[in-house]
Amino acid sequence: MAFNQQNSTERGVSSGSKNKNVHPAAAKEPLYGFMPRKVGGDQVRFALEHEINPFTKQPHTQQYRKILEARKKLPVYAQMDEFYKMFNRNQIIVMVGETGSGKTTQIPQFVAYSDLPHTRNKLVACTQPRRVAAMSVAKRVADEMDVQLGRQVGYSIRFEDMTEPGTTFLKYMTDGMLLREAMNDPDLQRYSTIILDEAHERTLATDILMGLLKALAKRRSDLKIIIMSATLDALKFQKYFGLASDAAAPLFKVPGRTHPVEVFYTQEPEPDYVEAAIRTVLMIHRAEDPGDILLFLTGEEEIEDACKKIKLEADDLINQDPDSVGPLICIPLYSSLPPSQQQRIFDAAPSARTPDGPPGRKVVVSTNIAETSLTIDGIVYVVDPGFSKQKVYNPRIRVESLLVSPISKASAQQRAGRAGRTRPGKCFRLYTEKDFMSELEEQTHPEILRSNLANTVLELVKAGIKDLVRFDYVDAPAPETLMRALELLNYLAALDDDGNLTPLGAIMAEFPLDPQLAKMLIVSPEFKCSNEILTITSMLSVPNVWLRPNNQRKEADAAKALLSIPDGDHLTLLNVYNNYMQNKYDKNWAWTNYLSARALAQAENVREQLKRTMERYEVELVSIQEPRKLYLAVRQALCCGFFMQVAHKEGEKGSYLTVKDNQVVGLHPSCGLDNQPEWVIFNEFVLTTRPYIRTVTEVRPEWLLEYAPLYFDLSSFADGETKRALQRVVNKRSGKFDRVDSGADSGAQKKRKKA
DNA sequence: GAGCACTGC
Repeated sequence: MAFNQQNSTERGVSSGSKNKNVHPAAAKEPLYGFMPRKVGGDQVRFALEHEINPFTKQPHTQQYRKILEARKKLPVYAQMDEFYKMFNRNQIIVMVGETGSGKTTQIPQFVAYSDLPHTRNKLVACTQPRRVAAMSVAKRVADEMDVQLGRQVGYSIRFEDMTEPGTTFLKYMTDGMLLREAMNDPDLQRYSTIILDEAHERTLATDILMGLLKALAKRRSDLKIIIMSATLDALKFQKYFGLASDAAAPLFKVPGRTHPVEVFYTQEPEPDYVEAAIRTVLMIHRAEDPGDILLFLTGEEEIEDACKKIKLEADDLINQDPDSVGPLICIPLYSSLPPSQQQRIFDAAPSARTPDGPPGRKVVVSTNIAETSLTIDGIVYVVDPGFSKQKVYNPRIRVESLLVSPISKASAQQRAGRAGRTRPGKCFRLYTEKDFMSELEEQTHPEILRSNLANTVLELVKAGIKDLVRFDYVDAPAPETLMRALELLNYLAALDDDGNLTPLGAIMAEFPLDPQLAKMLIVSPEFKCSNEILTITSMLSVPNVWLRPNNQRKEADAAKALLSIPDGDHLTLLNVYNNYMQNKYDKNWAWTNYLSARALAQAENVREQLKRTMERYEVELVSIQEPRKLYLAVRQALCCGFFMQVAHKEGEKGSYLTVKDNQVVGLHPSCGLDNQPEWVIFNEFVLTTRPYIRTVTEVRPEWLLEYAPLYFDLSSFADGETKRALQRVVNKRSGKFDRVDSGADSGAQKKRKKA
């Protein structure tokens, strides 16, 4: 096994320590004698202490020296020699490091000193699941290396490439960005080492990258790979990345630096976890030492509700016993809150009302966002009811939905750990220890097992993966999920019948969009409405733009009605965006119309990015001047992407049946259609209190037959009202298509006037 | 007559 071999080539060069005789050349050149991938800890420490920064040739600053002293105290720094021994001898390493080990900032630097990418026109990449992490870690590492961010050390995220080609050799990036690069350069030739950080989070992009990198390691023996993860998952990754079938990849382990957290369980299961959570928070406030509380709940409504109740009950307690109960503030936290509100979690706890009075306390009530994305210092108590909203995918009806489900053991541990960041803490689990041991899954199912994979499959095919079913996944998705994705891509003509990428599919893959949206956008010039489809696509790619504050629902609905287009919600989105652009001079326009300025600005940003991609692939930007014709064209273009998301009205009660999948659905209450058209196309199927279709536009069956003849081949339909309705259209259409076409339109117009 | 858990391109 390579792991245990002596490396004879290493001995000759490991003499660069400052304690020994320094070669005269090394006095000027800190990296003198460094051989790529044969570098040892002594040499690197010598370079770190050197007068001169080897990458800028400038003298090191005071700040550099100060940060270096702090770096030396990190657990990972003490294991530098061990790291180089393992790194030099292995192509793939799995590394575990608990929070506070310094792995994210230090390991990529260690690698850079060994790879010497700046001398070989290469890059070391380190991926992160989130943009903010990529940005902030890159900034920190640039400071540590005494270089300017964006030069030797940079980052690359969607909408922002903070790197300098030819200069940057250490790059932090989102996992999604690296996946995009792999699509166009499957060998990732620019990189000497690729580090996947936070691999235990198992994002879709990280999982796919692990598969691609495992295969790539066999083609590129010069490429090194480091998988960084939390402890629990290490063995799985070691086995997966073992290059021989029986050998596991070596493990590099670094202890963390956190404080102990005492865990408490309830004696009995709690029937109402929200009620129990509120009770526990108040119990802590009354009985425990000072320190802030973090409570995990599942969603916005639950959180706002709990905050109100906690506030009310805490005020009661204070009134009853003002001498022993301190003031309490309750701060909600979830992603759709505006950033200014999210900042409140960093406010200090309220101070005591009198100099010797009981101290105040801060309670943060949060979704899972506080489990990974955001860390709040000062948390000493965590209340964990054991639930979160999780995405589930049903490939049979192609529906993703959110379900409140029990969390995994790994997730529970992560939550508990949030109590021990600044000092020893306590975690109150609102379930029994027995349930923790026997009912909770070890790990949260990776995203790849819970998602619609249409997008991913297209990316993989573009990256040159021929056989998706036999691809070496860390966890293989259900075959039906893959079949559903392949089927969709085939109907969209992105893949041919043999599963090969078509020229259309190759362009579709270049757009950061779901395949349906990409297809619709690419064909839209044929309908002379690509400007408008571009806008609609952008609006569909950002969070909901409609605001509906609890106490102003009527006003919000009225404002929305003024912007609505009766033919369909897609056209309403177009109208909203155009109005937004026309009123840009008015800073309050979005707010006075109950629209999210943040989401609209995002749509504008996305639109610019998509526009650049359209220009690169020569997808024309065109419009029709006459509004009525334009709207008609837009609705036709929609059919080219979303013909598999059509519903047909059944009976008079306003219920619809989705075509082919035969799901009974209702129009979502947010739908702006002023009648109930016989045929509609929808953007999404949501499963909440009932099955709903959301963002809906009226279409004509003739368009479906015309633009998606394969999917609307009547022989493929089960008998039923939908098939009979389509059959009638086919019969009428034979011979006099144009007349029927305009007739249907005026019929719909009349109906609308009546309503 | 209701909801965006969280990310990412």
